[in-house]
Amino acid sequence: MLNSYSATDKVLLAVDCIIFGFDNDELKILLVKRDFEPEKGKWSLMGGFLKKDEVLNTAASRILNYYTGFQDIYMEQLYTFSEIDRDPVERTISVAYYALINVENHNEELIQNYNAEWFSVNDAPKLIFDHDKMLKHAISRLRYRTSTKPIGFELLPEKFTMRQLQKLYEAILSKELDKRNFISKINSLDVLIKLDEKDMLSSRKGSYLYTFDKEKYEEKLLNDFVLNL
Amino acid sequence: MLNSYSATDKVLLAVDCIIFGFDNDELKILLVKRDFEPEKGKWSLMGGFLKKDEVLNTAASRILNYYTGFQDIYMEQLYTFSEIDRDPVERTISVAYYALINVENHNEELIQNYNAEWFSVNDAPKLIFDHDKMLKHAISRLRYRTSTKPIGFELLPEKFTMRQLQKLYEAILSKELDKRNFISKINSLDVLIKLDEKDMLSSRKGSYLYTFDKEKYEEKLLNDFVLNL
DNA sequence: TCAAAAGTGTTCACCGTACACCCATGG
DNA sequence: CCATGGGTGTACGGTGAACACTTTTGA
Repeated sequence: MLNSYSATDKVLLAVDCIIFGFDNDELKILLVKRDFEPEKGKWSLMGGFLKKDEVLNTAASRILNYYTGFQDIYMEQLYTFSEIDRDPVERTISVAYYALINVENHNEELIQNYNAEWFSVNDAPKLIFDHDKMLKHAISRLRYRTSTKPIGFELLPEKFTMRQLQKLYEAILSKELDKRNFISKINSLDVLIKLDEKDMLSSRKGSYLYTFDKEKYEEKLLNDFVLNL
Repeated sequence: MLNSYSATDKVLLAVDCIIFGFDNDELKILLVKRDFEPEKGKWSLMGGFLKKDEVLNTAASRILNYYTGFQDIYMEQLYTFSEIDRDPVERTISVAYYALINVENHNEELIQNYNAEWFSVNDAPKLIFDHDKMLKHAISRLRYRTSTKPIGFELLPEKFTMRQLQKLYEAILSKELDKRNFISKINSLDVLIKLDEKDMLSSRKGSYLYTFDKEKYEEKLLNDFVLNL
């Protein structure tokens, strides 16, 4: 019988997190060096097991918090991976989540404690198990999200320049964008506030700083749209 | 320790399938009346439990086959649901899949054996547990898929009229489309073959039948595109 | 004064959309 | 001959994409 509650095989359920950050004009991911077998010493996504009486979203947040100290992070469930031998020790099903965090205010000590390190997505080491597959999935989801929702709030510092925002989009999409077209498209979204302040670090002339209009931003997050870039 | 393999709670992992069909100009879903407790007699998605040594995709196919006799069906993983009390009997995590099938050649006896029935998505009964939520998810995924991939091959009979295809899109998107614009957009996809045959049932004049060009169709499935309807 | 990044508009091609009339046939 | 659904084309507006020069200022 297909539906009987008895005599069914329970499984181990893991949660793995792909953590994206943006720094130095590059899209990065946070990886940990495993300090236990199997695959000890290899790079891996941050993961853990789902607890009894815990919801997946909560597990993902807990794991993220455990490694980075972050709380209230944008996370989204990606996909559930179930290949038989994905984990050589024991049959484990893994639900992958991805998170977007602002690299600027991360907890550096905490990250170092866990042998964690930021890698450029273009230059990441080979990961254990099927984590490479998860990463690929996450990148394509992030790209998709870019074309249907505004993005940036989660990955950029409070104040940022247009150029930084453009570089972020370029990093996510892996392609160069035209400055003028980019600005007019972003402006048409109507989620930015231009400040009177300038950032003087990147050029002699200085460039205006912007913030996200949190309310408008969240509103746009609810309704899908299409942004062709 | 977050990563220890020992002392971890294993869970029951279910698979639930949202099965879409298209019939009588309506988008339908296949539901079963539960013949066991809890919620015996209520309508439910088709589900079952993941077996040890079985991949999720396989489990989804197995469940679909068990109820409908279908094989080689288009299926896609949707999302994993993990609310603590979603199943009142025992903590169960459920991975939802959706499938697209051609109603014409379904196995009617098999379906009747399991108290299964087709319902219009607009007129479906209340479902057990969180199955309504799953259904909503599936519909929005199907809509999204419609705008990035060709669709129809899976849901329509071998030969069909333009009007049928249009009705399918209208049913999925819940909005009316302009005949002329629809045809030119579909033609621009370049996946249809116009046959010399006409369907004489729907009108006196008769309307041309089409088939999908399987090769081109599959090719388009690989590369995303955007189809604004 | 010059190097380096910031800022700013216009034109063109294409596509999405709205829209209306004739055609073929069976009854 | 007429009612019913089938089939077809055009015009307009909006948007994505390409493109280059001026401004500011610290060194």
